[in-house]
Amino acid sequence: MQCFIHPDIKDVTLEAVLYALADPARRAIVRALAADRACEGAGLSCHAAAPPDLPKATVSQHYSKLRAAGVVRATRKGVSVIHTLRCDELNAKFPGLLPAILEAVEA
Amino acid sequence: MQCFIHPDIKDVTLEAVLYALADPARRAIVRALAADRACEGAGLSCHAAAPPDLPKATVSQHYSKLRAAGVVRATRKGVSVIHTLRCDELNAKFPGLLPAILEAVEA
DNA sequence: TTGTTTGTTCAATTAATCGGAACAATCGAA
DNA sequence: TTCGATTGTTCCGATTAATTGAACAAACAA
Repeated sequence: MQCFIHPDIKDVTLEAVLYALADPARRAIVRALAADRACEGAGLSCHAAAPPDLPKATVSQHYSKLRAAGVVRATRKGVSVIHTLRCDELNAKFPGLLPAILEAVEA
Repeated sequence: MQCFIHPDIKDVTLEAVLYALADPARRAIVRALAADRACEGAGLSCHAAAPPDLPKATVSQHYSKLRAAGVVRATRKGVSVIHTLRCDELNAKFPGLLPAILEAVEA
């Protein structure tokens, strides 16, 4: 099994989080994960949270950046990789940032 | 005189704002402009708000992106170009976003 | 073992960024 | 007006990053 590497919250930088969330595809993923969380979901597979029509290699790279930035956490569940938002940790480290971005009305 | 083009606040996108603020040099500029504003300053010249040691061409490009994203406004004052943060407009359109980023502790 | 599903990694193309050099705008002084 | 100094901008080549098809890997069921 391949282990996913997640940064400790103390090593998460505003830099990386903003870069990660600046991309519309990654923001769509994060929005889907936030919605899932609000519905008491237990996380979503890569495909489930990603915008359709994106090549899977691209989707995979986006998740990779989100994990490296400390925005999401991944665990393997069978053949799928389940991602969850690191919501509480992020909100403790960067108060108000995630809500401000998620609640913003996109163009 | 060269006129600077600034998007109407209604055309400012989260996309562009996040891309603009994802860069550390541009964030440093925005922090300097926010500090100037807090001290009732009337704006800062390009060089005054930019981190030192950056080539002026690079600094100019950063300001260009900040203007295009709708984050700052520019007016020429003699030989200088004075920039100010579009603070109130941004906060009305994306509530809490700018404060969350400005108040975040950088790595 | 074989086939299916879900993601990752590799490698090549494409796009964006950086920064030196030349150019432009403004102003003060001769 | 003309020259020089100051402050930014634009151009363009070089470096760097993002995208994605194709091959590979991991888990599971039959």
